[in-house]
Formats: sequence, C-alpha cells, structure tokens
Amino acid sequence: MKNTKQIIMAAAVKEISEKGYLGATMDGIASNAGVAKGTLYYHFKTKEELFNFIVNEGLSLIEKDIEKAVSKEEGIINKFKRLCFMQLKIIYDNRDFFKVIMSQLWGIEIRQTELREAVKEYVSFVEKYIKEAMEEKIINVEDSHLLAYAFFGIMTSVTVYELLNDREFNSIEDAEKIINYTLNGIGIKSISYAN
Amino acid sequence: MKNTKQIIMAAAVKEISEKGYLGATMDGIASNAGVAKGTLYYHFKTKEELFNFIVNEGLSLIEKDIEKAVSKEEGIINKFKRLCFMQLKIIYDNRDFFKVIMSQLWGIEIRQTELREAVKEYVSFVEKYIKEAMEEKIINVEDSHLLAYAFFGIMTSVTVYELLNDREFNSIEDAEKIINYTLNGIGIKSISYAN
DNA sequence: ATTTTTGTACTGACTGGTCAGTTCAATTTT
DNA sequence: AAAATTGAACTGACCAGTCAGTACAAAAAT
Repeated sequence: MKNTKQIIMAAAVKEISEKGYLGATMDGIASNAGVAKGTLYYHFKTKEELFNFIVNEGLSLIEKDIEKAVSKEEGIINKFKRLCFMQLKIIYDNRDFFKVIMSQLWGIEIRQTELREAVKEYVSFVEKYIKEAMEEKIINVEDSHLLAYAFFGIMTSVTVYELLNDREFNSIEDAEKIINYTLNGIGIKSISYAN
Repeated sequence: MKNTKQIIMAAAVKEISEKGYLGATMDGIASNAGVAKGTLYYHFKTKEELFNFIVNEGLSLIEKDIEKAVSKEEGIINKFKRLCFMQLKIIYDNRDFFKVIMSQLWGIEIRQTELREAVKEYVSFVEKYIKEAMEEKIINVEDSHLLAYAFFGIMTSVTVYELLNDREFNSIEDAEKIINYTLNGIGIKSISYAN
C-alpha cells in the first residue's frame, strides 16, 4: 500500500525546498518521512542520487501532464492557451518542487549543471509549441528560443509573487491576468535603445 | 588605497554565486580575496552578517542607479522604457549578484526571509513607476502589484536564458526583443479558462 | 628627539560541532 | 525464503567561529 520510495521523495522535496540542498540533512529527511536513515540508503545510494532522481522524475511527470492536457485541445490557439494555463497550474500545484528547481538552478556544482540540462530540455519542450504557433502565424514573434525563456520567467514569477506576499496565488482571476500580460503585453508600443 | 572590505565582498559574491550560501566557505572566500580568514571576521561578525551586508548594499546601489537613469528621461513613456532597459542592463552587469539573490530567495531560513523582505522592497520601488504609468493611462493594465512581479520574472529569465545556453546575453537586439514582449506581448488576444 | 602607548588591520593555527555515509545484526513484510 | 526495513553506533572530513599574537603608523609622554 505505502510506497516508501515515494514517501521519501516527498519528504526530501519538502526538506530541500525549505533548507536548500546542502541545508537539508539525510537525518532530517528520514525523520520527516517517518523511516530510518538506513532505508534512505537502501533506496538511494547517495544524497546526490536522491536529488537527481527527484528532479528527473518530477520534470518528466510534468511534461506528461502538459502533453496530455494540451493534446485534448483542438487547434493551435487553444493548445497554446492551454499550455499557458497548465504551466501556471503546475507551478502552483508543485510549489515545493519548483522552489527546489529555482534554488538549485544557479551554481557550478555537478548536480546544478545537470539540473540545468534537465530544465533546458523542459524549456525546449515548451518551445516546440511556441514554434508551432509561430509557423501558423498565430503569434507575432520571430525568436521562439528567447521567447520560451521569457515565458518560463514570467510563469515562475508567480512563485516569487506568492512567496513575497505570503499570499495564496490560486485565483483564476490572477492566472488570467498573468496570461493576458504574456499574450498582450502591457501596452506601450515599440522601443529602441542603445547604451 | 586598497579597500579590503570591498575586496572581501566581491570575493564573497563570486563564491556564493558559484556554490550557494552554505556551499561557500569562509576559508574559500578569504583565499579568493587574498586575505586571511581572521580578516573576514575583523570586518564582519559572522558569515550571515557578510551575506546580509552584500544583499542590502547591492540592492540599494541598484536602486540608486535606476533612479538616476530614469530621472534623466522626459515624460512617463520614456521613463518607463528606460526602466525596462536599465533592469536588463543591471542584471547583465551584476550577473553574479543576481545569482546570489535568485538562489537564496526560496527557503525559510532567517537570512532568506530577510532577503525576501529586501527584494519585496525593491519590487515596490519598481511598482512605483508602473503605477505612475497606469495613472497616466500609458499602460493598459489594472493590477500594478501583480504586474511588478511579472516584470521581475520576465527580466530575470534573462539570467536563466544566459545560464542555460552558456551564452553571453548582451546584444541590444535581444534586450529589445525582451522589452517588446513585455510591452506588446506575444500576440494572441484574450483568454478565459477555468478548472 | 626618543621612547612609550594606542588603535587599527590583519594573521593562521586550533577547536568543537555537524553531517554524509557505513555497517550490520535484528525484525518485519511480502 | 527473500526483500524491505529498522536502529543505533561509528568514522572522518569539513567548516564556522575563536583567539593569541604580529605589524606598524600615528599620537602622546618623557
């Protein structure tokens, strides 16, 4: 009935989201999961292996979720809108997981460069949809790569917003506002700067 | 002549941006700065104090920079555009500092909640300009608070972009593209979702 | 003019605590 | 019976913070 590996992973995500990778201790994760420390090392060889497993498992589950929801939609416009909405929903539903990702995205340790590769793949996955929409002339931009990252950034700002305001960001209203900014921008036309 | 405190701070930003707060060691920072460990503790009481000093110093310098550049512009439209551009330029010029901020934004440790307070203040500072632009009906959104965070998110995605592609993001072209997405969006009109 | 004192900056060996990872015999679950 | 889990003791590397001492220039005392 109880899947020990899943329980350990959930406890680890919680712990790492709160204390960071180095701040999280194997003892803490074990006691949080309600298992003995030995059990952690029965399922995962090292702390790093546990971390990598969580990241890869998490990201691939999310990709499947998006793929499933988007494929149900008819027409590229609806598909793209659904992609935006799913991205927000998933970040909200997996806040702790995203905190782990965001906090570990920046350094030069092996686990961090590996994480970046995984995230890069995920962004490419999103870019696929953007390219499709571009080819159908649905959206009016020319650089799908750069846009995919801007997309990633605006969506993750949701988590920042929530964290910084001790506020539950879950109203459909707010999600729609964010999506609207993404799709329509904030209004001022054209720009040119240098220096 | 040489300002030891500044040298230490620069070395600390570099070290923490690469290894995170916990991964960075006082020994490493000291040797990186070319001073003895004791010198660190002569200038800063603890590692945490060093961290907090870096964050507050860094953010207030940036605010001053933006204030200065924006106040030179005439008219709210130009001011707002300059704000966008400055934000991108500052992130690019202080990549390591921003990596420190981004990696430490997420946990529940004291230094992290304090950092969030500082960043919150910074976002409020940006929001001020957005509100101004809203009141003058220059931009067509109604929620300045939410927008300030979306703005923060899209701008920081620049750093993610650069990191994930081992690419120097510095061309004015790319900056203009990002600003255009921010101002004009990516094209699809209106949206409504629920579930 | 010289000696003494003071304050500031800096040094680096040392300490005490922490934590990943190990080991393994005993128990429980399947 | 085999697989999974427990629990507790142990090791050794690592690191924040300490502290007694050095260096030295400038001010004060003689």
